[in-house]
Amino acid sequence: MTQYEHTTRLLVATDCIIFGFDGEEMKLLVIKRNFEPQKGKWSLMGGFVNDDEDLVHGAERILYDLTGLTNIYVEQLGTFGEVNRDPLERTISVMFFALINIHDHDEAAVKAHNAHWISLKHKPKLIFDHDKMVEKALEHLRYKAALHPLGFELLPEKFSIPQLQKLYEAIYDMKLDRRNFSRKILSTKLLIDTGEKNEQSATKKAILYRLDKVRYADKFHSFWHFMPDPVM
Amino acid sequence: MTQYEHTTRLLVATDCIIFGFDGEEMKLLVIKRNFEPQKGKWSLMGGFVNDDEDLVHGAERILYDLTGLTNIYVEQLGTFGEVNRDPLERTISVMFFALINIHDHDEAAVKAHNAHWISLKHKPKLIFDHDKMVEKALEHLRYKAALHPLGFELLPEKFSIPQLQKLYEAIYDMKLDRRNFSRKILSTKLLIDTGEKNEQSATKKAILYRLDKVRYADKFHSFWHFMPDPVM
DNA sequence: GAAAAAACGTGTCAAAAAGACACAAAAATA
DNA sequence: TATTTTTGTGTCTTTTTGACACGTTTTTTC
Repeated sequence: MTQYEHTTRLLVATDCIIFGFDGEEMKLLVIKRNFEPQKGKWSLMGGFVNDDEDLVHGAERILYDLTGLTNIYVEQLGTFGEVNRDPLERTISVMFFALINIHDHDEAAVKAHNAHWISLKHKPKLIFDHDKMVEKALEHLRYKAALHPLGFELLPEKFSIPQLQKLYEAIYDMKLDRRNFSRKILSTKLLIDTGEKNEQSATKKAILYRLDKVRYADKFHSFWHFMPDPVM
Repeated sequence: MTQYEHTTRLLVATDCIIFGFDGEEMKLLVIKRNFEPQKGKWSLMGGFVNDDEDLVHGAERILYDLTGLTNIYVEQLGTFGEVNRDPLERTISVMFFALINIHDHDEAAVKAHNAHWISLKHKPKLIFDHDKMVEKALEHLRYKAALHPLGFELLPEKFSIPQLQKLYEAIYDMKLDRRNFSRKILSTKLLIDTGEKNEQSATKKAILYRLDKVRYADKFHSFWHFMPDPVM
């Protein structure tokens, strides 16, 4: 245990960028800090990495505490480690990107953490370099969702093609052609017609589909190519 | 400076996955350790992060020490942090992915570090989780090079289309159709005819091109779509 | 030297995919 | 019943892809 004796040890944190979709726009789950430093400011949900805990488990623990959910879609997004990113002490932070179905989370747990879903379009300034983290996560979402069938993680179990289209329009902040979108989605054969219709609609009720999970797992890593190039 | 007093601090390392291309196959730059722990074993080039040094600067310092090169293509690949990945003490490692023109590096510096270019196809076992790091880096290379004009980083200033094709065939370990490849590459308009020919060739001398760097910078983040789906 | 062999550059054609656009059906509302 | 909104599906044209052929340049071989 003495080999690395003269080497500096650093604080290692985890910060989670948690996206949701409310049917109209993209949302981000942030907390209003009721502890120091930066009490009262907006921040991503995070915490320090325990000595006996893998990085991803730390992130999953944080996500569970905040939303009451397990089996969340989580991906590591890399690490921010600029010397002065935390003014108190050198801290490096491993970012985790999470997508959740916004209607599934535990509202009590969210409240208990003083957390809120905020619109990405009207996001307040966050502490430290958390704005850069959100920017990076959004880029990642746009990149990956253009190529992989990732969006389903943000939708309920049963969803319609128009709902899916609205999600993609929110992610990319652009309008898509209904007919071409539908054709592309259906050509992936990832959707299974549930036989049900979206009863909430005020006009023609759209067909509700569910994801073909077997085919989804098979196809997840092959490319999808159904969005125009996100120029970043 | 006392806010985070009771929090555990961890060893933070940087490991570099450095790829090169010798005209025939993909190479990886590794060191044969002449220091403990794991003396005599093969390893990625790495080091601990200094207290006053940004992560990427640490990686660039390591790359410069080892190859004598600056202005290398470097990307952070994420962080490995399993509790027991280093048997001596909990250490998290930030991975950096680097692409270099193999003919440019400083051979003396490489020798001084007891480093060697090894063929990816006949890679020996590396220490700790470095094999997983290489696997991750190779996946990243395959993923990214299918979509972005990244391969040029591995070639000399002037190169022919057949050379570029050989590079892509090495990356994906597959054969490509000469004529379709050429058409796709030329359609990107990223190549400028230098007017020179590849004098080294034993048969018909291929046209040497150079990269249109302005257009390259412009187009780097748009998609390329010219490899078949790398199923990963 | 002429012929053969190897590698290179460019072209054609059919199939597939993408983009632009039209029309009909379902459900609430006026 | 007519109107409005939203949904499902289809057609046509253009672009891109994949499969393949031919002629050219250069070295090697006889």
